[in-house]
Amino acid sequence: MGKRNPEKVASLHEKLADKMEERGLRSTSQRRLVCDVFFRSSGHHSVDDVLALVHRRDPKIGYATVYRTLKMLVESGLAHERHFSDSLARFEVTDAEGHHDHLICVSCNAIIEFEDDEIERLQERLAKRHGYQLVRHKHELYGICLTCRRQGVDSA
Amino acid sequence: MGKRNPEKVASLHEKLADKMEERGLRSTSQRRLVCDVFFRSSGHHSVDDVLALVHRRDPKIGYATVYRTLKMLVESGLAHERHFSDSLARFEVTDAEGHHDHLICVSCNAIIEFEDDEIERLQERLAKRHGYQLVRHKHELYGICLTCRRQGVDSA
DNA sequence: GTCGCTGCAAAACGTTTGCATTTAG
DNA sequence: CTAAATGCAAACGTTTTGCAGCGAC
Repeated sequence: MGKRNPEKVASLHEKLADKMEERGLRSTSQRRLVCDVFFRSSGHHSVDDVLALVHRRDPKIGYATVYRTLKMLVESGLAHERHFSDSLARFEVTDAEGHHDHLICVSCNAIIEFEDDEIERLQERLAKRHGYQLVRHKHELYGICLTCRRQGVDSA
Repeated sequence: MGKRNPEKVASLHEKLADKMEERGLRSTSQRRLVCDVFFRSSGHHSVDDVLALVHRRDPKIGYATVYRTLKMLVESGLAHERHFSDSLARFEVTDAEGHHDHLICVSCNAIIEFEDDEIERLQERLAKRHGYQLVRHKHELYGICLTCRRQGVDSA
């Protein structure tokens, strides 16, 4: 959960303002706060993660508002919703440079993002071969990271 | 949801009997029925799907039994649990020939299973390159199938 | 002033569990 | 006889929703 650089955060707020105007949505203090918290920290956050950060600045904000705001960000294309092996949704800021997939440590939950053009190409080919026009895909690799392996976590 | 051929069904029942004996589990009429229904029809079934089929032969069987039985099949290695884009779990009979991934039509939910050695190889390479020892992966391609495309379903 | 947004609490959803009862071994 | 499995209903964790009041525009 690193921090995103301030220029990028500002640009995300701008992009959001545009999108919200387009869609006729109102800019409330709660939305501004939730989005700011979310934009500032990189990584894959659950609703609870975001709510906890939000509560440090305003403890009165409710669950539902965070859910609704993150959903709005997804609809506006500024966030992606992910479902890894745990049962809850995680959100990440949409990467302007485009799509990526995930390599997840089953032991410590560290997440590495990857992009592999060759795999993407093979996916396209495979879909086409079966008559499918590819819309999106989910590619998650679960493994044990080097650190965990060194600490003697075994794959059982 | 096709049907599986009778010899294969019989062989699944045998394999299950072995596994259950190994684990000291009891063969009840409910378990036999749930497993028989599940083994007979190929495809990716939700708990409700299975329960509906089961109820045609015995309406007294409860939700919990089906959940517990499918879970037992997963633990015994005879079934796999999948989570596609809808929120519920789907189960399929474990394919003796080994692992496969899925190509899913976002319009009609048709599912094609695929296996691509080259993609598998690239995944391994990618994980290794990041210091991960691969344990498992999830690879789902969502697209529009030929039939739906011909019927004018567009990708929007 | 209107209509969208908030916060709360309640409902919904798929899944799991506690428990009294039944049943396999 | 005993321990495991069943069926019910209630609990669970996450997400969504209804609604009265509040606040952006």
